[in-house]
Amino acid sequence: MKKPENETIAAWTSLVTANRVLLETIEKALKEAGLPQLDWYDALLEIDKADATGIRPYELKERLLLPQYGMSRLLDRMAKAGLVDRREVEGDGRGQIIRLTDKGRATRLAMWPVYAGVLTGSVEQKLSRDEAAELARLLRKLT
Amino acid sequence: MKKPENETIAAWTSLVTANRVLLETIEKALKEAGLPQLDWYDALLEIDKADATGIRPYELKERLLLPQYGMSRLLDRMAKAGLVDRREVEGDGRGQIIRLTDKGRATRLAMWPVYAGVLTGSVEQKLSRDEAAELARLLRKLT
DNA sequence: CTTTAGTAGATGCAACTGCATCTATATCGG
DNA sequence: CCGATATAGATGCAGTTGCATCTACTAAAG
Repeated sequence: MKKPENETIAAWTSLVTANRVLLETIEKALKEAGLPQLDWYDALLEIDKADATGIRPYELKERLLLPQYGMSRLLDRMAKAGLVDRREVEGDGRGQIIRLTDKGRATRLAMWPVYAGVLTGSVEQKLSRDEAAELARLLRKLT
Repeated sequence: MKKPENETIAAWTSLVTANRVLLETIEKALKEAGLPQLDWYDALLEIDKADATGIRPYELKERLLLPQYGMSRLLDRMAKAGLVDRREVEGDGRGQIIRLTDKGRATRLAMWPVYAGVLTGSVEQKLSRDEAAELARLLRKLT
């Protein structure tokens, strides 16, 4: 393996730092508002998007980049909190279909303004629209 | 709080995804090489940088963006693994000074090629040097 | 000097994660 | 149809994190 360029290292370390700082800010805001953590939001959103048909945990875990056991347990907790509904799927006795409950939908809606507020405050104060677009473009090239 | 622009959301989601994917790749490579996780590397590096004088845990936690209890326990583990050395500091009976052991230095050196290899492979294959520099610049504006 | 407030670091407890493995059902090759 | 293999999801265990609190020492104010 060859030595990375300085630009590479700078990009990586600033990526890690930016991620941590923003994440922490968002989590803090959600917690102060008495709302669940960010990973719940992501899950609620994905489930909501698929709500006509419901969604299977194995699809969800791919979209959320979670390991299988992580998804399984996240759904446990969300179900216990009454935000999602697990039901059997006909045609595959192993699987289940996840749907939002009304409470799940309401929770997602309550989380959004908090989440969005932090994003607006943290990103739009610091980057122009074009810069944000360029940032997104470069980051997507990485993945 | 106003609604975020699409560019903002795109920047944020791609940031999260890029971070997760790269992190996972690095962790996997380190694990396969039988080496400690990335947060140990960061700590080893910071301690090494300060090795003329040693460094105090409270300084370290700020540089690494770790909570106080997280730092305390990370040092516990690293000390138990024989990578760092905690000694009393004269002039402040509450504190301690952290230094690398030889094994700590050696471990950091062993981790670097693995870490660097992933970075090179993941970043330099995908972004030009200028793009990486631009990415770093934009990310730093965020923080 | 003594009280009070502040700072450095540790720790008990509950929740969460990673790893390996397990169960149950599905599918595929003969 | 039968056995082998693959897929969906759950779970026991050990290690890690977050939160709140605690101890010990230091600094500051009367």
